[in-house]
Amino acid sequence: MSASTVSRALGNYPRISKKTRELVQQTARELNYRPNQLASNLRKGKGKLIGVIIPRINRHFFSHAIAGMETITNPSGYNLMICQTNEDAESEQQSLQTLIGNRVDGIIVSMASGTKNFSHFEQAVNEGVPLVFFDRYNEQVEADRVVNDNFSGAYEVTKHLIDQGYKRIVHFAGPQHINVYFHRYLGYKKALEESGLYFEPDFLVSDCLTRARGESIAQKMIDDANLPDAIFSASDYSALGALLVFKKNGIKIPQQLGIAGFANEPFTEFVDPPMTTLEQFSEEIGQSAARMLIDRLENAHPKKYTSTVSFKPKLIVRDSTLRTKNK
Amino acid sequence: MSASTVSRALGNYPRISKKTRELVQQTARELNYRPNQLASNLRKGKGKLIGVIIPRINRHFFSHAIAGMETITNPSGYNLMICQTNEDAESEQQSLQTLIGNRVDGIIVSMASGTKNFSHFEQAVNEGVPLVFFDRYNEQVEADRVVNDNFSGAYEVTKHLIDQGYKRIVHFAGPQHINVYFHRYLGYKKALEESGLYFEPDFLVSDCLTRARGESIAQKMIDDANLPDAIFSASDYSALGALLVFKKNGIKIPQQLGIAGFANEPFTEFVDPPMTTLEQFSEEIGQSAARMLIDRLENAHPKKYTSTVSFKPKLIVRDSTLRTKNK
DNA sequence: AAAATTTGTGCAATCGATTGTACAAAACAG
DNA sequence: CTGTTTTGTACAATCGATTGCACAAATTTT
Repeated sequence: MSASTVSRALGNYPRISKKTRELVQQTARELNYRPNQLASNLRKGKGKLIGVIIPRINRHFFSHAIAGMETITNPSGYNLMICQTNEDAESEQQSLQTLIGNRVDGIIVSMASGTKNFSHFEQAVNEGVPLVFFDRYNEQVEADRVVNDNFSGAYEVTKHLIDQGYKRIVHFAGPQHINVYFHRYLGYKKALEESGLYFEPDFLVSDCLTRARGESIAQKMIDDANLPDAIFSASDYSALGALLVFKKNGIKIPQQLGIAGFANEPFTEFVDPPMTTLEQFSEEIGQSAARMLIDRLENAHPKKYTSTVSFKPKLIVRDSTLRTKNK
Repeated sequence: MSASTVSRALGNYPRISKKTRELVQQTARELNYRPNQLASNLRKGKGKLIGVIIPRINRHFFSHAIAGMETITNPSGYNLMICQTNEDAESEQQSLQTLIGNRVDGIIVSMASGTKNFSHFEQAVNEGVPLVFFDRYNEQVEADRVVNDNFSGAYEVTKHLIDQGYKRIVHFAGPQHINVYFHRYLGYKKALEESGLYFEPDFLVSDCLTRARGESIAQKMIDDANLPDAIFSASDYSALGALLVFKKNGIKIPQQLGIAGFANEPFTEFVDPPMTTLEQFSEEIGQSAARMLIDRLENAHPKKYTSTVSFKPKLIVRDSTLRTKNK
C-alpha cells in the first residue's frame, strides 16, 4: 500500500474506499503510528501553532492570560509555544526569531520592559507575520491589540481617593516608556487636575514596582517625616511593601494614609487592611487576543486592517482606602 | 550558489572559504533569511524542543516550575512547548500525542488528577521518548522523577501542631490516587501514630482542596459544634477557606484552633493570622527536572537507568499555629 | 455490449535544509 | 612541468507527509 493512500485514508479523503480506510486506520492504531508533524507542517506550510511572547510566565496576570488563550486555541486545534523574555529586549528578539523560524502561524506578544526599539516587530509585521499585542504594546507597530484601559482605571481609583478626602496623593509609577504605566500615570494626573488638587513633582515616584522598592520608599517617607495622604501605586507589589512598612511604624491605614494598588494580585484581598486595587480580567484578555489572532489567520482581512479591543479594569474598593467608613 | 554551500556557510563549516562564508552570511542578513526550522528538524531528526505537560499553568507552583525550567533550557538552546491538561486525563493523552507528533526531544510531565490509567506514559517510555516526571508521578511508570518529599513535609507540620499542644487534628486531604496527596496523608498519619494520638476516621476530610470546600467544611464543623483542635490541610486554598469562616464566626486562631496549609501560596503570608505552611521550591524543582532531561538527551545512559531527585519542603511556621506564643 | 463515468489507488514531485560523495580548481611537491 | 594533495563548491539523495495527475477497475449509461 502506498504512502499516499495511507495519508489519504488517515485524512478521511472521500475517494478512499471505506474498506481501505478502516484497514489503514486500524493498522495505524496497532502500530501506534503517529504522523510526523514536522513533515506535515513543512509540506502544508501551516502547522496550527501559535507563538506567545511574554515577560514572565510566573506572574498572575500573564499566567492567567495564557490560561485564557488556551481556552480558545485548544478547541480550534492550535497549540501554543510560549517564550519568556524576562523583560529583556534581546531575549525578546531571539524569541521572535525562534518562533518565526519554527513557522508559527501567528504570534501573541506582550512587550518586555527592556524593549525600546521596535524594529523587530515592525519587520515581522511587514513580512506578514500575523501579530497580536496584548496589554503592553507600542503605538508605532501597526498590529492588532487587546489592551487594558489603564488610563480610565487609574483615573477612577484616583478619583476614589479624592472622594475619600485624601489630598496629597503620591503615585508609584512604572517605566514611562511602557504604555501601561504611562497611561496609569496620565489617568492619575487627569483626576488630580480635574479636582484642582495640589500636585508637586515629588508626588511622582518613578520606577516603583517591586515590594522592596515600595518598602524603601515608605521608609524614606517616614524618615523624612513627609507622609502623603494617600498612595496610588501602579503595582500591587510596591503598594504592599509600603503598606507593610507603614503598618510596622504604627501608621494607621486608611485613617492616616490610604493605599491603592493595581492588578488585584491574590494577596491584596488578604493583607491587613485589605487593599483597594483594580481587577484586570487577565483571562478574558488572553481569550480575546487568541480569538483575534485566529480570526486573522482564518479569515481574509484587508491589508491595512488592524483591530483594537479595550478592557476597562474594575475598581475594587477595600478597606485600605475607606477612610470614611473606618473613621 | 548552491543550497548546500549556503547551508554550510551558515553552519560555519571549515571547508567553506572565508570569502564565501562572509558573503553568504552578509547576504542572509540582508535578505532577512531565517532557516526553516521545520525542514531542518525534519532532516536532522532532532529539534531542540522540550514538551511540558502540566495540569494548569496559572498555579503558583506550576508557573514557577516552568520559570525554573526555562532558566536551564534557554541557555542550552532548547525551547519549551507547554500543554495544559486542566486535570483532565483525555486532554493529557492528547497533549502527549501532540508533543510526540511534533517530535519533541523529550517531555517533562506533572500528571493530571483525572489520570487513573497510565498506559500512555508507559507506552511513550517503551517507545524511547525521554520522560521526566515532576511532583505528580506514578510508581508504575519507569521514568526519571523530581519529587517533593510530601511525606516528610506533612510529618513535620503535623509534628509541629502536636508540639503546640493540639490534639484532635483533622486533615483536609486531596485525591488519594495522586501520590502527592497520598503521601501528605501518610506523613500526617505517621506523626499522629508516633505521638500516640487519638485518630478517628472523620478526622480525614476527603477531596478538600478548594477554598469553597474549605469554607463549607468549616461551616459544617461550626454547625455541628464539632470543632477539632487543629487542621492540617493538603492545600493552602482549603485552609484559607476554613480560616476565613472560622474567623468570621469568632473562633480564635490559633488559640482555639490551629490551621496549617501546604504550598506557601503568596497569600498565606498576608492572611490574618499569617498561615503556617510548607514551601515547595517550585523553581528549583523545575530546574532540576530540566537538567535531568537534558542530561538524558545529551549523555548516553544504560537502558534501565532512572534517576529520582527529592526535595524536602521547608516548614514555614506562622501565627496560625503558634498557640504557645499567642496565649 | 460498447462507451462514458465514477471510484480507488499509485507515481512522482514537493516543502527546505542537510550531508555523503564527486569533481574542478588551486596549491604544492618533486 | 607533471603529479599529488588540499580546498572549495555542486549534485543528488534524504527526512516524512501531502497532493496533482494518471491510470486501472468498477459501475453506470446508452
